Amino acid sequence: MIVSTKGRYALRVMVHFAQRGGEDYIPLKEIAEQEGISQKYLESIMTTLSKGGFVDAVHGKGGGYRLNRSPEDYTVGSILKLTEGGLAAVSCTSQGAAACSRSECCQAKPMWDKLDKMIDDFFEGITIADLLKEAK
Amino acid sequence: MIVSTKGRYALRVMVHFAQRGGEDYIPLKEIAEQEGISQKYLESIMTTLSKGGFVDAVHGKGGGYRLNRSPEDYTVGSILKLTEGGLAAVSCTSQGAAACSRSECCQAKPMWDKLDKMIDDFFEGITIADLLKEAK
DNA sequence: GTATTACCTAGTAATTCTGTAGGTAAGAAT
DNA sequence: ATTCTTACCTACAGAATTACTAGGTAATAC
Repeated sequence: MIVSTKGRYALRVMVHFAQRGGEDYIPLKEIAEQEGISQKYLESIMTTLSKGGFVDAVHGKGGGYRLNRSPEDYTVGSILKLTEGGLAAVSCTSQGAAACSRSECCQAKPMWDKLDKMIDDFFEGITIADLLKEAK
Repeated sequence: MIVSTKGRYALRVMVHFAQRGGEDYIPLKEIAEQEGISQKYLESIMTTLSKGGFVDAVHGKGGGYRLNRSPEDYTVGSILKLTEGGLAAVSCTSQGAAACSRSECCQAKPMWDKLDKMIDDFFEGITIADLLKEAK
């Protein structure tokens, strides 16, 4: 599995924001209810998105979250990399992983590298605006 | 992570067989030692490959495993699908997974489907013979 | 029959995933 | 100033998966 619920929820929430449009801040509680995601779990995801600079957040009444760019300026890749902590298809190629002792002579390494690049290009080529267009 | 050690070990072993060539059966113990893989763990992988019809196996002295086709007739995809039990990038698209309640209206579904197809095409387009050529 | 090999069932330690629980801090309304 | 609403933070926990290990059984060669 390359994309867990965390990343998928993050995408759904971003699409949700984009779909509603507007400048208003939307409280987490409302999003959790409408998307059917556990409020507490969503909290951690929203904090990640906020810290990553993908959404603006304000406290207090009338507060909540909102996008700080237009939907076409968010690539799916950037969101997944933030929330999933990377997109490597095998541990060999993921950042921070202990370097494989066989990487020097590994016959599969070029294949993994190529796959990683392909997946990265794929996700970087899709934006939240593109996902919106898929809506019925 | 889309490919675990199980699948990666399986690939390594298949390349190992291809590299040695020949008609001789090679005992599991020997492969485990040379590849630095736990003998017991490799056992379960070899049994999978054997049951899947990817290798021939014979018991007793002089026995072991060997390929039953030429390296260019094994795609990486077929080996990974067997040992990993599929290659779906998200649970939404994997066989046997509980159908997502939102699949009807999921705006990301077409993206996941496209990704799955891309990954499948990628792995089905590479054979063990191709990996061998990468060798130094 | 004995040594050698593959095959089978079950368990287990470590890690990751998917959340929960409970509190703290910031800002708005009163 | 107090209260209400919201985001933010730390820590834990149950479930699932991964990566192995243990110990035996069956087939084949000698």
